[in-house]
Amino acid sequence: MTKWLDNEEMAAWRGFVNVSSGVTSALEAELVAHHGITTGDYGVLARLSEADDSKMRMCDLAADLHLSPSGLTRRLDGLVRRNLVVREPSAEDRRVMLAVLTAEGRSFLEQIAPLHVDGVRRHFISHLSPTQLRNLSSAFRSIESGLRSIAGRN
Amino acid sequence: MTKWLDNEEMAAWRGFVNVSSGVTSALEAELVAHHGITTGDYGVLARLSEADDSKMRMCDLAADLHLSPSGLTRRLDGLVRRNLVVREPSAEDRRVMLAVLTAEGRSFLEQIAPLHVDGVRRHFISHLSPTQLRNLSSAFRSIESGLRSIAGRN
DNA sequence: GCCAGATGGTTGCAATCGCAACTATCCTGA
DNA sequence: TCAGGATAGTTGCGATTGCAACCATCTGGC
Repeated sequence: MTKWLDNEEMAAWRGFVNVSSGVTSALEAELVAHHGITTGDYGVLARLSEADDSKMRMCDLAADLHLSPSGLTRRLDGLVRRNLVVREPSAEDRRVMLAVLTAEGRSFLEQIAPLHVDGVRRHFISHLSPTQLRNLSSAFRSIESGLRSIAGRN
Repeated sequence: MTKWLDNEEMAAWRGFVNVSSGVTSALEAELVAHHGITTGDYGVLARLSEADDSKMRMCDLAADLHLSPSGLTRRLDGLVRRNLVVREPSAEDRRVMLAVLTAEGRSFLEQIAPLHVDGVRRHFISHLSPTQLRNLSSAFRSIESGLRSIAGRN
């Protein structure tokens, strides 16, 4: 019934698993060592910096970052303590809290983003030819749409 | 100095990040829902099943699974409680504890492995053409060797 | 033979995360 | 208008994990 994985498939899968954890933890370690920020915190700042007015609703932010509501609440607590983000009640919906990137948060992000991009390039992009890059993108798109169709969320 | 990512590179990187967490959590959810075991525990059983005599030193097991010593200690506690694994002092080195797959552990693994393989195929392999599969394997090998050369461990 | 340093494993502690429960607010239908 | 359900965010709790400290054991140099 269930076909086992052949050697090629197994190599791709094992490689994927190893690369996933390896690249992630390498970037994490560099970011923490050089700038004292986790990739989780970095992700919040980066996402906010791309949003209109540098602000987002908590729930949208949580969905984008694949984080649970409680997880985001506490992650934001840390960023607020460091004055990189502030909370702001929404004028339109009083249930909603907006996470807003501060000027300090933006300048901090602009300072560390090059290091992160450099890490992505060094650990990931630089190992791929332009053709492989295109192939990867399309393969990932296909996998992503498969994930979305099976499980509605997350 | 640092080149920013162009659209193609950004698409590949974002796809990689999303697929990493998406595929991992989809497999995790299926494994937990259907058989009440985490991918972490599954990894221990799978690795032990491939070892000589179904036993491995704790430190080797931890290195293979990218787990800290303390993490493995506690993970093993859980598996021991479920009689899937037993601890056995090494005769050669009295510092060493061997993790040994029990008969019950082996039969449990053989029962759930097909589901896991099926999940890998469904969420990952099935979206890739044979050519893409080969490309991926070689790209991953390159990335892995890059990781190893930069950071000696983990 | 013996001491210093390396290695293997466990435990205390703190950080992180998700789920469930809870409150507050919004929205829909009658 | 207003009741019931949906949605947003926070908090309590338990589970997982890594780091540092610790103890036991091994190994190499003398």
